[in-house]
Amino acid sequence: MEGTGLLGQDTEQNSENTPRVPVHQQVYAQLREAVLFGDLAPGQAVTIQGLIERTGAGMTPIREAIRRLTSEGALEFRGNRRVVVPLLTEDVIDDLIFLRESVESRLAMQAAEKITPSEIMTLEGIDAKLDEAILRGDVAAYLKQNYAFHAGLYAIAKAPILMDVANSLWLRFGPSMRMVCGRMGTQSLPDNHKSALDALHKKDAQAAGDALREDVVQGIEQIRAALLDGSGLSDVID
Amino acid sequence: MEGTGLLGQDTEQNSENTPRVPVHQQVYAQLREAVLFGDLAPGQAVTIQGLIERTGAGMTPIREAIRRLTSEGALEFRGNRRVVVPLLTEDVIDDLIFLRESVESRLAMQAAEKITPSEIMTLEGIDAKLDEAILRGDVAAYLKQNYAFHAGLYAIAKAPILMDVANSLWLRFGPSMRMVCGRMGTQSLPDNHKSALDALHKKDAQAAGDALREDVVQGIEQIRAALLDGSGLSDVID
DNA sequence: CTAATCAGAATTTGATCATATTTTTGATCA
DNA sequence: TGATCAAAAATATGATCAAATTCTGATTAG
Repeated sequence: MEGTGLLGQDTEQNSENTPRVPVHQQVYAQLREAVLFGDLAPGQAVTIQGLIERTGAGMTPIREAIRRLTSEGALEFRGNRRVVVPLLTEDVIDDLIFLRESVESRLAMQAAEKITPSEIMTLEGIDAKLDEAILRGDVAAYLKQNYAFHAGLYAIAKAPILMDVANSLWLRFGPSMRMVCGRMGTQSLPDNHKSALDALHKKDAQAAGDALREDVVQGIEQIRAALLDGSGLSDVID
Repeated sequence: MEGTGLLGQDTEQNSENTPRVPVHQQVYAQLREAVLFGDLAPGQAVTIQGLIERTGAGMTPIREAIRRLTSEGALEFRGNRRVVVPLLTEDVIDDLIFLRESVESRLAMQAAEKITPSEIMTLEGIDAKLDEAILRGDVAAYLKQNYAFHAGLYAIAKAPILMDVANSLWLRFGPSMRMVCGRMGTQSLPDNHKSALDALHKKDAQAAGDALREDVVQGIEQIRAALLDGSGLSDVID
């Protein structure tokens, strides 16, 4: 609960190279990660004032970041002036399964056609860390590495709109993913990355697409099961 | 070129019902329409200062609106803090075709299962106006009614995420659609809505999905053809 | 006599704007 | 042609106003 200074403050004047990142982007990135990796629970309220205190930033950049995240589905306008992390419902999950199946498999197929040996090695490195995280039962690391693997594929596929959509979908189920992990541990989570890597080695687009489709469906079905099962979500802040 | 007051200003105090719409939402809606219906050409620069003059609004709400549109793919961050209406490129079009095919057909199928007779009548009304617009060669009306038809289907399908994605896709090809119409007129534009309405009457989900898929593919192929053909886009502001 | 509900006050939160600071661009001069 | 300065544009802050929720207290019903 560090109260202030979550932003990387460059007190020094950055004499030479100035890769200056605007505050609103910093806030955006920070909030995005918080949603993506479940630091904000579904149902949790997000207030401008609260973020001002948490980040130490001014009002305008925070406003911009919230608008962006809202557009991307990471946050939800709940009626009057309350912004919350959305809770997944039954019908929304159907949408998610359909879209992620389509989009992820397509991205994997395109990536398979374009991938280079060094890129495969990078992905294998990520997957190794992912295995490690599963063994340790480290939920946070699992979520991060799992996302890194998929995001890596997106970058290779070079399909900008598909990538945007895929990233938006991650933001939608990220918070729930965290909840599921918290309950079930990392053991039962999907990892079809081995077969995906196999297919990428062989540049077999069809197989790569199938592997990712499998991975995605398993992941979301976990969430659905958890939602149906523990309907008495005691986690939800009210 | 009315310089000021593009916003609907409620000078009166709204005594009874107060559906007060925040300025940033008004600006957002206004800009969105401008992109969607081609009032802003691809390549056209969008500046904050310019919008302040155009709309008469303050800086903060405009900022928020721009961020939102940027997230949705309607606007693009072009390096040095310059925001422009994006130009469609070859690879982006492939993404668009794939996604619109998937999403629109799926939405049509879901709509077919849930649609009511009165909703069918509403859609038929829209389609009639669309036919009229095509006959008149009224490009602006064609674009508006065509979008209204699709958006109507989205609302009926009740699939929130799919709808969001579909709307985001519209924003991406809206400006180019306008360009195509400007060159080719409305005659050659697709209208598979008749067969879609047929299918909806029969509640034949498969047929409805196929009709919409057809419609979508035809529309985007037009754009691709126009892009390849008139590669010397003299319209583009640079 | 206790508990519940409703009205009004107070605090909290959001929206908008005006202003200061930084950065980029372009224009002039050497 | 290149460098320095000036103007314009964008980023970021804080102040101010408006709205909403919450809290408190009183009145009434059981």
